[in-house]
Amino acid sequence: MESDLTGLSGARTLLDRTSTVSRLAGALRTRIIEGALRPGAQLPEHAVADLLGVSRNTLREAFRLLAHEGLVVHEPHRGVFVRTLDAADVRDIYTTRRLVECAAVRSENAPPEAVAELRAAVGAAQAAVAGERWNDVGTADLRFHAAIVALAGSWRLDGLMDRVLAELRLAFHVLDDPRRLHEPYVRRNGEIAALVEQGRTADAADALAAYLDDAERELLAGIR
Amino acid sequence: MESDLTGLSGARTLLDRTSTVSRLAGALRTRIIEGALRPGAQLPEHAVADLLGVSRNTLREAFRLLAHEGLVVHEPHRGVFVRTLDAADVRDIYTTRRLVECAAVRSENAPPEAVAELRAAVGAAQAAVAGERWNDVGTADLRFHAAIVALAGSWRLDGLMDRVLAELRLAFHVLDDPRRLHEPYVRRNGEIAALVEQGRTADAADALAAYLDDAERELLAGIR
DNA sequence: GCATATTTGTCCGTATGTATA
DNA sequence: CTATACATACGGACAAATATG
Repeated sequence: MESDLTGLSGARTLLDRTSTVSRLAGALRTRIIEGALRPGAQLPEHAVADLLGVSRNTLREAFRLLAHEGLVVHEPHRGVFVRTLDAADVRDIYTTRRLVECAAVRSENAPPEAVAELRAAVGAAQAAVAGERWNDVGTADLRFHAAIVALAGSWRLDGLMDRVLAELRLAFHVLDDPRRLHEPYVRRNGEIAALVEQGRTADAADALAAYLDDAERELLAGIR
Repeated sequence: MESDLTGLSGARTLLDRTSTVSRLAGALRTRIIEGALRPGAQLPEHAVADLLGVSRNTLREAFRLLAHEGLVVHEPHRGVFVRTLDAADVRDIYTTRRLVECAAVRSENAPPEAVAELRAAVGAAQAAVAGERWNDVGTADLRFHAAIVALAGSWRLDGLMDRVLAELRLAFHVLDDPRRLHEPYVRRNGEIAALVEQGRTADAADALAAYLDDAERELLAGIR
Protein backbone atom coordinates (compact mmCIF):
# COMPACT_ATOMS: atom_id res chain seq x y z
CA MET A 1 0.00 0.00 0.00
CA GLU A 2 1.30 3.40 -0.97
CA SER A 3 2.28 5.97 1.61
CA ASP A 4 1.99 9.22 -0.31
CA LEU A 5 2.15 12.23 1.96
CA THR A 6 2.57 14.89 -0.68
CA GLY A 7 -0.75 16.41 0.28
CA LEU A 8 0.60 17.36 3.65
CA SER A 9 3.48 19.63 2.66
CA GLY A 10 3.28 23.08 4.15
CA ALA A 11 0.64 22.10 6.64
CA ARG A 12 2.46 23.47 9.62
CA THR A 13 1.31 27.05 9.16
CA LEU A 14 -2.33 26.02 9.42
CA LEU A 15 -1.86 24.75 12.94
CA ASP A 16 -1.73 27.80 15.13
CA ARG A 17 -4.60 28.37 17.55
CA THR A 18 -7.51 26.59 19.21
CA SER A 19 -7.47 22.93 20.16
CA THR A 20 -4.71 20.98 18.50
CA VAL A 21 -6.85 17.92 17.87
CA SER A 22 -9.63 19.95 16.20
CA ARG A 23 -7.23 21.82 13.97
CA LEU A 24 -5.42 18.64 13.17
CA ALA A 25 -8.62 16.84 12.23
CA GLY A 26 -9.73 19.86 10.21
CA ALA A 27 -6.46 20.04 8.30
CA LEU A 28 -6.55 16.34 7.46
CA ARG A 29 -10.25 16.48 6.59
CA THR A 30 -9.70 19.36 4.17
CA ARG A 31 -6.85 17.55 2.43
CA ILE A 32 -8.89 14.38 2.12
CA ILE A 33 -12.06 15.92 0.73
CA GLU A 34 -10.08 18.12 -1.64
CA GLY A 35 -8.23 15.11 -2.94
CA ALA A 36 -4.72 16.09 -1.83
CA LEU A 37 -4.66 12.86 0.13
CA ARG A 38 -5.96 10.25 -2.24
CA PRO A 39 -8.13 7.24 -1.37
CA GLY A 40 -6.01 4.28 -0.35
CA ALA A 41 -3.07 6.37 0.84
CA GLN A 42 -1.68 5.32 4.18
CA LEU A 43 -1.16 7.85 6.96
CA PRO A 44 1.68 6.51 9.10
CA GLU A 45 1.54 7.92 12.60
CA HIS A 46 5.17 8.82 13.01
CA ALA A 47 5.58 10.41 9.59
CA VAL A 48 2.36 12.45 9.78
CA ALA A 49 2.98 13.51 13.37
CA ASP A 50 6.49 14.71 12.44
CA LEU A 51 5.27 16.50 9.33
CA LEU A 52 2.57 18.40 11.18
CA GLY A 53 4.57 18.90 14.33
CA VAL A 54 2.28 17.10 16.76
CA SER A 55 2.70 14.14 19.02
CA ARG A 56 1.52 10.68 18.09
CA ASN A 57 -1.04 10.67 20.86
CA THR A 58 -2.63 13.87 19.63
CA LEU A 59 -2.66 12.58 16.08
CA ARG A 60 -4.35 9.38 17.14
CA GLU A 61 -7.19 11.36 18.71
CA ALA A 62 -7.70 13.17 15.42
CA PHE A 63 -7.63 9.84 13.57
CA ARG A 64 -10.43 8.56 15.79
CA LEU A 65 -12.62 11.48 14.75
CA LEU A 66 -11.92 11.03 11.05
CA ALA A 67 -12.49 7.28 11.26
CA HIS A 68 -15.83 7.95 12.92
CA GLU A 69 -16.72 10.23 10.02
CA GLY A 70 -15.81 7.51 7.56
CA LEU A 71 -13.08 9.53 5.85
CA VAL A 72 -10.35 7.15 6.94
CA VAL A 73 -10.39 3.49 7.92
CA HIS A 74 -8.57 2.15 10.92
CA GLU A 75 -7.14 -1.31 10.29
CA PRO A 76 -5.95 -2.89 13.54
CA HIS A 77 -2.18 -3.09 13.80
CA ARG A 78 -1.89 -1.99 10.19
CA GLY A 79 -2.63 1.69 10.33
CA VAL A 80 -4.91 4.41 9.04
CA PHE A 81 -5.76 4.75 5.35
CA VAL A 82 -7.78 7.25 3.38
CA ARG A 83 -11.09 5.52 2.75
CA THR A 84 -11.72 3.94 -0.64
CA LEU A 85 -15.40 3.69 -1.52
CA ASP A 86 -16.59 0.69 -3.47
CA ALA A 87 -19.73 0.31 -5.56
CA ALA A 88 -21.75 -0.93 -2.59
CA ASP A 89 -20.81 2.21 -0.66
CA VAL A 90 -21.95 4.43 -3.52
CA ARG A 91 -25.26 2.59 -3.77
CA ASP A 92 -25.72 2.86 -0.02
CA ILE A 93 -24.98 6.57 -0.01
CA TYR A 94 -27.48 7.19 -2.79
CA THR A 95 -30.14 5.14 -1.03
CA THR A 96 -29.66 7.38 1.98
CA ARG A 97 -29.61 10.53 -0.12
CA ARG A 98 -32.78 9.60 -2.01
CA LEU A 99 -34.66 8.97 1.20
CA VAL A 100 -33.48 12.03 3.10
CA GLU A 101 -33.27 14.61 0.32
CA CYS A 102 -36.58 13.75 -1.32
CA ALA A 103 -38.33 13.86 2.05
CA ALA A 104 -36.60 17.12 3.01
CA VAL A 105 -37.59 18.87 -0.19
CA ARG A 106 -41.25 18.16 0.61
CA SER A 107 -41.00 19.91 3.98
CA GLU A 108 -43.96 22.14 4.74
CA ASN A 109 -42.50 25.16 6.50
CA ALA A 110 -38.93 25.20 5.28
CA PRO A 111 -36.58 27.85 6.77
CA PRO A 112 -36.30 30.80 4.33
CA GLU A 113 -32.52 30.84 4.82
CA ALA A 114 -32.34 27.32 3.41
CA VAL A 115 -34.30 28.35 0.32
CA ALA A 116 -32.01 31.32 -0.19
CA GLU A 117 -28.99 29.06 0.29
CA LEU A 118 -30.29 26.85 -2.52
CA ARG A 119 -30.16 29.77 -4.90
CA ALA A 120 -26.76 30.87 -3.63
CA ALA A 121 -25.32 27.40 -4.17
CA VAL A 122 -26.61 27.34 -7.74
CA GLY A 123 -24.97 30.71 -8.36
CA ALA A 124 -21.67 29.51 -6.94
CA ALA A 125 -21.81 26.42 -9.12
CA GLN A 126 -22.46 28.47 -12.26
CA ALA A 127 -19.57 30.80 -11.43
CA ALA A 128 -17.28 27.83 -10.87
CA VAL A 129 -18.32 26.29 -14.19
CA ALA A 130 -17.63 29.60 -15.97
CA GLY A 131 -14.19 29.69 -14.37
CA GLU A 132 -13.61 25.99 -15.11
CA ARG A 133 -12.79 25.36 -11.46
CA TRP A 134 -14.13 21.81 -11.43
CA ASN A 135 -13.28 21.08 -7.83
CA ASP A 136 -15.31 24.14 -6.82
CA VAL A 137 -18.17 22.91 -8.97
CA GLY A 138 -18.24 19.74 -6.92
CA THR A 139 -18.12 21.76 -3.72
CA ALA A 140 -21.04 23.94 -4.84
CA ASP A 141 -22.99 20.88 -5.90
CA LEU A 142 -22.70 19.33 -2.46
CA ARG A 143 -23.48 22.71 -0.91
CA PHE A 144 -26.71 22.73 -2.89
CA HIS A 145 -27.67 19.33 -1.60
CA ALA A 146 -26.78 20.28 1.96
CA ALA A 147 -29.23 23.15 1.52
CA ILE A 148 -31.86 20.68 0.31
CA VAL A 149 -31.45 18.75 3.54
CA ALA A 150 -31.60 22.00 5.52
CA LEU A 151 -35.16 22.49 4.23
CA ALA A 152 -36.17 19.91 6.83
CA GLY A 153 -35.10 22.32 9.55
CA SER A 154 -33.10 19.92 11.70
CA TRP A 155 -29.47 20.79 12.32
CA ARG A 156 -28.92 17.24 13.54
CA LEU A 157 -30.00 15.91 10.17
CA ASP A 158 -27.82 18.54 8.53
CA GLY A 159 -24.80 17.24 10.40
CA LEU A 160 -25.51 13.63 9.54
CA MET A 161 -25.90 14.38 5.86
CA ASP A 162 -22.87 16.67 5.79
CA ARG A 163 -20.81 13.66 6.69
CA VAL A 164 -22.48 11.47 4.08
CA LEU A 165 -21.82 14.10 1.42
CA ALA A 166 -18.20 14.42 2.56
CA GLU A 167 -17.83 10.67 2.17
CA LEU A 168 -19.23 10.95 -1.32
CA ARG A 169 -16.38 13.23 -2.31
CA LEU A 170 -14.08 10.27 -1.79
CA ALA A 171 -15.81 8.63 -4.74
CA PHE A 172 -15.30 11.70 -6.92
CA HIS A 173 -11.55 11.43 -6.53
CA VAL A 174 -11.33 8.03 -8.17
CA LEU A 175 -12.88 9.36 -11.38
CA ASP A 176 -10.89 10.78 -14.27
CA ASP A 177 -13.00 13.54 -15.74
CA PRO A 178 -14.29 15.94 -13.09
CA ARG A 179 -15.97 18.09 -15.72
CA ARG A 180 -18.28 15.51 -17.14
CA LEU A 181 -19.25 14.48 -13.62
CA HIS A 182 -20.66 17.70 -12.27
CA GLU A 183 -21.40 20.06 -15.12
CA PRO A 184 -24.72 18.62 -16.35
CA TYR A 185 -26.10 18.70 -12.84
CA VAL A 186 -25.67 22.43 -12.33
CA ARG A 187 -28.57 23.14 -14.68
CA ARG A 188 -30.74 20.53 -12.99
CA ASN A 189 -29.95 22.02 -9.57
CA GLY A 190 -31.21 25.35 -10.89
CA GLU A 191 -34.46 23.77 -12.04
CA ILE A 192 -35.00 22.09 -8.69
CA ALA A 193 -34.33 25.38 -6.87
CA ALA A 194 -36.93 27.10 -9.04
CA LEU A 195 -39.54 24.44 -8.26
CA VAL A 196 -38.89 24.82 -4.55
CA GLU A 197 -39.21 28.58 -4.76
CA GLN A 198 -42.55 28.16 -6.51
CA GLY A 199 -43.75 25.84 -3.77
CA ARG A 200 -44.05 22.92 -6.19
CA THR A 201 -42.41 20.56 -3.73
CA ALA A 202 -43.81 17.34 -5.19
CA ASP A 203 -42.41 18.22 -8.61
CA ALA A 204 -39.13 19.17 -6.99
CA ALA A 205 -39.00 15.80 -5.24
CA ASP A 206 -39.56 14.00 -8.54
CA ALA A 207 -36.85 16.01 -10.27
CA LEU A 208 -34.52 15.36 -7.37
CA ALA A 209 -35.17 11.63 -7.45
CA ALA A 210 -34.41 11.53 -11.17
CA TYR A 211 -31.27 13.57 -10.55
CA LEU A 212 -30.05 11.19 -7.89
CA ASP A 213 -30.77 8.13 -10.00
CA ASP A 214 -28.76 9.54 -12.90
CA ALA A 215 -25.89 10.66 -10.70
CA GLU A 216 -25.68 7.28 -9.00
CA ARG A 217 -25.68 5.47 -12.32
CA GLU A 218 -22.94 7.65 -13.74
CA LEU A 219 -20.80 7.37 -10.62
CA LEU A 220 -21.15 3.59 -10.57
CA ALA A 221 -20.17 3.42 -14.22
CA GLY A 222 -17.09 5.50 -13.50
CA ILE A 223 -16.07 3.37 -10.55
CA ARG A 224 -16.21 0.26 -12.78
CA MET B 1 -14.21 -6.75 5.13
CA GLU B 2 -14.09 -9.08 8.12
CA SER B 3 -15.17 -12.50 6.98
CA ASP B 4 -14.62 -14.86 9.86
CA LEU B 5 -15.69 -18.24 8.55
CA THR B 6 -13.83 -20.36 11.04
CA GLY B 7 -16.61 -20.30 13.60
CA LEU B 8 -13.87 -20.58 16.14
CA SER B 9 -13.70 -16.97 17.20
CA GLY B 10 -14.77 -17.28 20.79
CA ALA B 11 -15.06 -14.52 23.30
CA ARG B 12 -11.40 -14.62 24.23
CA THR B 13 -10.19 -14.20 20.69
CA LEU B 14 -12.73 -11.50 20.13
CA LEU B 15 -11.60 -9.62 23.18
CA ASP B 16 -7.99 -9.89 22.16
CA ARG B 17 -8.63 -8.65 18.66
CA THR B 18 -10.68 -5.64 19.58
CA SER B 19 -8.73 -2.61 20.65
CA THR B 20 -8.79 -1.26 24.16
CA VAL B 21 -10.26 1.97 22.84
CA SER B 22 -13.24 0.18 21.25
CA ARG B 23 -13.99 -1.83 24.36
CA LEU B 24 -13.54 1.25 26.49
CA ALA B 25 -15.91 3.30 24.35
CA GLY B 26 -18.38 0.42 24.40
CA ALA B 27 -18.27 0.15 28.17
CA LEU B 28 -18.80 3.87 28.63
CA ARG B 29 -21.51 3.95 25.97
CA THR B 30 -23.40 1.15 27.71
CA ARG B 31 -23.19 2.90 31.07
CA ILE B 32 -24.43 6.16 29.59
CA ILE B 33 -27.24 4.58 27.58
CA GLU B 34 -28.43 2.53 30.54
CA GLY B 35 -28.36 5.54 32.81
CA ALA B 36 -25.61 4.38 35.17
CA LEU B 37 -23.80 7.58 34.22
CA ARG B 38 -26.38 10.29 34.44
CA PRO B 39 -26.65 13.38 32.20
CA GLY B 40 -24.49 16.20 33.50
CA ALA B 41 -22.06 13.91 35.31
CA GLN B 42 -18.41 14.75 34.78
CA LEU B 43 -15.98 12.09 33.67
CA PRO B 44 -12.56 13.13 35.00
CA GLU B 45 -9.77 11.59 32.99
CA HIS B 46 -7.59 10.45 35.83
CA ALA B 47 -10.39 9.00 37.93
CA VAL B 48 -12.06 7.15 35.07
CA ALA B 49 -8.75 5.90 33.70
CA ASP B 50 -7.75 4.54 37.10
CA LEU B 51 -11.17 3.04 37.68
CA LEU B 52 -11.23 1.18 34.37
CA GLY B 53 -7.54 0.37 34.38
CA VAL B 54 -6.50 2.18 31.22
CA SER B 55 -4.17 5.05 30.46
CA ARG B 56 -5.40 8.58 30.02
CA ASN B 57 -4.29 8.63 26.39
CA THR B 58 -6.40 5.60 25.60
CA LEU B 59 -9.33 7.08 27.48
CA ARG B 60 -9.06 10.34 25.59
CA GLU B 61 -9.34 8.48 22.29
CA ALA B 62 -12.52 6.84 23.53
CA PHE B 63 -13.84 10.23 24.67
CA ARG B 64 -13.35 11.60 21.16
CA LEU B 65 -15.55 8.87 19.77
CA LEU B 66 -18.30 9.39 22.33
CA ALA B 67 -18.19 13.15 21.86
CA HIS B 68 -18.58 12.64 18.12
CA GLU B 69 -21.63 10.48 18.83
CA GLY B 70 -23.10 13.22 20.99
CA LEU B 71 -23.23 11.11 24.15
CA VAL B 72 -20.73 13.33 25.95
CA VAL B 73 -19.76 16.95 25.50
CA HIS B 74 -16.19 18.15 25.48
CA GLU B 75 -15.79 21.50 27.23
CA PRO B 76 -12.35 22.98 26.57
CA HIS B 77 -10.04 22.76 29.56
CA ARG B 78 -12.97 21.76 31.73
CA GLY B 79 -13.47 18.15 30.83
CA VAL B 80 -16.05 15.78 29.41
CA PHE B 81 -19.57 15.50 30.74
CA VAL B 82 -22.44 13.19 29.98
CA ARG B 83 -24.63 15.09 27.56
CA THR B 84 -27.77 16.78 28.85
CA LEU B 85 -30.46 17.19 26.20
CA ASP B 86 -32.63 20.28 26.26
CA ALA B 87 -36.07 20.79 24.72
CA ALA B 88 -34.56 22.05 21.46
CA ASP B 89 -32.55 18.83 21.18
CA VAL B 90 -35.66 16.72 21.69
CA ARG B 91 -37.56 18.67 19.04
CA ASP B 92 -34.63 18.33 16.67
CA ILE B 93 -34.36 14.59 17.23
CA TYR B 94 -38.07 14.12 16.56
CA THR B 95 -37.90 16.23 13.41
CA THR B 96 -35.18 13.91 12.19
CA ARG B 97 -37.05 10.81 13.28
CA ARG B 98 -40.30 11.88 11.60
CA LEU B 99 -38.53 12.51 8.32
CA VAL B 100 -36.42 9.38 8.26
CA GLU B 101 -38.76 6.84 9.85
CA CYS B 102 -41.86 7.85 7.93
CA ALA B 103 -39.92 7.73 4.68
CA ALA B 104 -38.30 4.41 5.56
CA VAL B 105 -41.61 2.73 6.38
CA ARG B 106 -42.84 3.56 2.88
CA SER B 107 -39.90 1.73 1.25
CA GLU B 108 -40.88 -0.41 -1.70
CA ASN B 109 -38.73 -3.50 -1.45
CA ALA B 110 -37.88 -3.65 2.21
CA PRO B 111 -35.47 -6.40 3.35
CA PRO B 112 -37.49 -9.32 4.83
CA GLU B 113 -35.08 -9.49 7.77
CA ALA B 114 -36.06 -5.96 8.74
CA VAL B 115 -39.75 -6.86 8.69
CA ALA B 116 -39.06 -9.91 10.85
CA GLU B 117 -36.99 -7.75 13.20
CA LEU B 118 -39.99 -5.45 13.63
CA ARG B 119 -42.04 -8.34 14.94
CA ALA B 120 -39.18 -9.58 17.14
CA ALA B 121 -38.78 -6.15 18.73
CA VAL B 122 -42.47 -5.98 19.51
CA GLY B 123 -42.25 -9.38 21.17
CA ALA B 124 -39.27 -8.34 23.24
CA ALA B 125 -41.08 -5.21 24.35
CA GLN B 126 -44.15 -7.19 25.42
CA ALA B 127 -42.01 -9.61 27.38
CA ALA B 128 -40.22 -6.74 29.09
CA VAL B 129 -43.53 -5.12 30.00
CA ALA B 130 -44.77 -8.41 31.44
CA GLY B 131 -41.59 -8.65 33.52
CA GLU B 132 -41.81 -4.97 34.48
CA ARG B 133 -38.25 -4.42 33.26
CA TRP B 134 -38.83 -0.83 32.16
CA ASN B 135 -35.32 -0.18 30.98
CA ASP B 136 -35.63 -3.18 28.67
CA VAL B 137 -38.93 -1.82 27.42
CA GLY B 138 -37.12 1.31 26.34
CA THR B 139 -34.41 -0.76 24.68
CA ALA B 140 -36.97 -2.83 22.78
CA ASP B 141 -38.82 0.33 21.74
CA LEU B 142 -35.71 1.80 20.19
CA ARG B 143 -34.90 -1.57 18.65
CA PHE B 144 -38.29 -1.45 16.95
CA HIS B 145 -37.58 1.96 15.52
CA ALA B 146 -34.13 0.93 14.37
CA ALA B 147 -35.89 -1.86 12.48
CA ILE B 148 -38.22 0.71 10.94
CA VAL B 149 -35.20 2.57 9.61
CA ALA B 150 -33.71 -0.70 8.37
CA LEU B 151 -36.71 -1.04 6.02
CA ALA B 152 -34.95 1.52 3.85
CA GLY B 153 -32.15 -0.98 3.24
CA SER B 154 -29.20 1.31 3.86
CA TRP B 155 -26.77 0.31 6.61
CA ARG B 156 -25.33 3.81 6.49
CA LEU B 157 -28.72 5.26 7.37
CA ASP B 158 -29.06 2.57 10.04
CA GLY B 159 -25.82 3.74 11.65
CA LEU B 160 -26.81 7.38 11.57
CA MET B 161 -30.16 6.71 13.17
CA ASP B 162 -28.72 4.31 15.73
CA ARG B 163 -26.75 7.23 17.06
CA VAL B 164 -29.77 9.54 17.08
CA LEU B 165 -31.78 6.95 19.00
CA ALA B 166 -28.90 6.47 21.46
CA GLU B 167 -28.90 10.20 22.05
CA LEU B 168 -32.60 10.08 22.70
CA ARG B 169 -32.04 7.72 25.60
CA LEU B 170 -30.27 10.57 27.34
CA ALA B 171 -33.62 12.34 27.46
CA PHE B 172 -35.32 9.31 29.00
CA HIS B 173 -33.01 9.44 31.99
CA VAL B 174 -34.16 12.86 33.12
CA LEU B 175 -37.73 11.63 33.49
CA ASP B 176 -39.14 10.14 36.67
CA ASP B 177 -41.59 7.51 35.59
CA PRO B 178 -40.13 5.10 33.04
CA ARG B 179 -43.33 3.05 32.96
CA ARG B 180 -45.66 5.76 31.80
CA LEU B 181 -43.16 6.74 29.15
CA HIS B 182 -42.85 3.55 27.18
CA GLU B 183 -45.73 1.27 27.99
CA PRO B 184 -48.49 2.85 25.87
CA TYR B 185 -46.24 2.75 22.84
CA VAL B 186 -45.71 -0.98 22.86
CA ARG B 187 -49.25 -1.57 21.61
CA ARG B 188 -48.87 1.07 18.92
CA ASN B 189 -45.62 -0.49 17.75
CA GLY B 190 -47.50 -3.75 17.31
CA GLU B 191 -50.17 -2.06 15.21
CA ILE B 192 -47.55 -0.41 13.01
CA ALA B 193 -45.76 -3.75 12.55
CA ALA B 194 -49.03 -5.35 11.46
CA LEU B 195 -49.67 -2.61 8.90
CA VAL B 196 -46.17 -3.07 7.46
CA GLU B 197 -46.65 -6.83 7.22
CA GLN B 198 -49.91 -6.25 5.33
CA GLY B 199 -48.13 -3.95 2.91
CA ARG B 200 -50.25 -0.98 4.00
CA THR B 201 -47.19 1.28 4.13
CA ALA B 202 -49.08 4.56 3.77
CA ASP B 203 -51.28 3.70 6.76
CA ALA B 204 -48.18 2.61 8.67
CA ALA B 205 -46.52 5.94 7.93
CA ASP B 206 -49.57 7.83 9.22
CA ALA B 207 -49.68 5.76 12.40
CA LEU B 208 -45.94 6.27 12.86
CA ALA B 209 -46.24 10.03 12.42
CA ALA B 210 -48.99 10.17 15.04
CA TYR B 211 -46.88 8.01 17.34
CA LEU B 212 -43.89 10.30 17.01
CA ASP B 213 -45.97 13.44 17.57
CA ASP B 214 -47.40 12.02 20.78
CA ALA B 215 -44.06 10.75 22.02
CA GLU B 216 -42.39 14.08 21.37
CA ARG B 217 -45.15 15.95 23.15
CA GLU B 218 -44.98 13.73 26.20
CA LEU B 219 -41.20 13.86 26.36
CA LEU B 220 -41.21 17.66 26.11
CA ALA B 221 -43.80 17.86 28.86
CA GLY B 222 -41.61 15.67 31.06
CA ILE B 223 -38.52 17.75 30.39
CA ARG B 224 -40.46 20.89 31.35
C1' DG C 1 9.12 -20.94 6.77
C1' DC C 2 12.10 -18.00 9.58
C1' DA C 3 14.38 -14.01 11.43
C1' DT C 4 14.42 -9.18 11.38
C1' DA C 5 12.76 -4.51 10.95
C1' DT C 6 8.96 -1.50 11.12
C1' DT C 7 4.64 0.13 12.81
C1' DT C 8 0.98 0.17 15.84
C1' DG C 9 -1.12 -0.20 20.65
C1' DT C 10 -0.74 1.19 25.13
C1' DC C 11 1.25 3.07 29.04
C1' DC C 12 3.83 6.44 31.94
C1' DG C 13 6.00 10.83 33.39
C1' DT C 14 5.94 15.59 32.97
C1' DA C 15 5.55 20.50 31.74
C1' DT C 16 2.20 23.96 30.73
C1' DG C 17 -2.06 26.24 30.64
C1' DT C 18 -6.75 26.89 32.33
C1' DA C 19 -10.61 27.03 35.43
C1' DT C 20 -12.37 27.11 40.08
C1' DA C 21 -12.56 27.02 45.43
C1' DC D 1 -5.19 36.27 44.78
C1' DT D 2 -3.26 32.18 45.71
C1' DA D 3 -3.70 27.46 45.63
C1' DT D 4 -5.39 23.38 43.83
C1' DA D 5 -7.20 20.36 40.58
C1' DC D 6 -7.64 19.21 36.08
C1' DA D 7 -7.08 19.15 31.04
C1' DT D 8 -3.77 19.63 27.27
C1' DA D 9 0.04 18.15 24.86
C1' DC D 10 4.43 16.22 24.47
C1' DG D 11 8.13 12.60 24.40
C1' DG D 12 9.79 8.27 25.58
C1' DA D 13 9.23 3.44 26.51
C1' DC D 14 8.02 -1.30 25.54
C1' DA D 15 5.11 -5.19 23.99
C1' DA D 16 2.57 -7.03 20.27
C1' DA D 17 1.34 -7.40 15.61
C1' DT D 18 2.59 -6.89 10.99
C1' DA D 19 5.47 -6.31 7.00
C1' DT D 20 9.87 -7.48 4.83
C1' DG D 21 13.95 -9.79 3.32
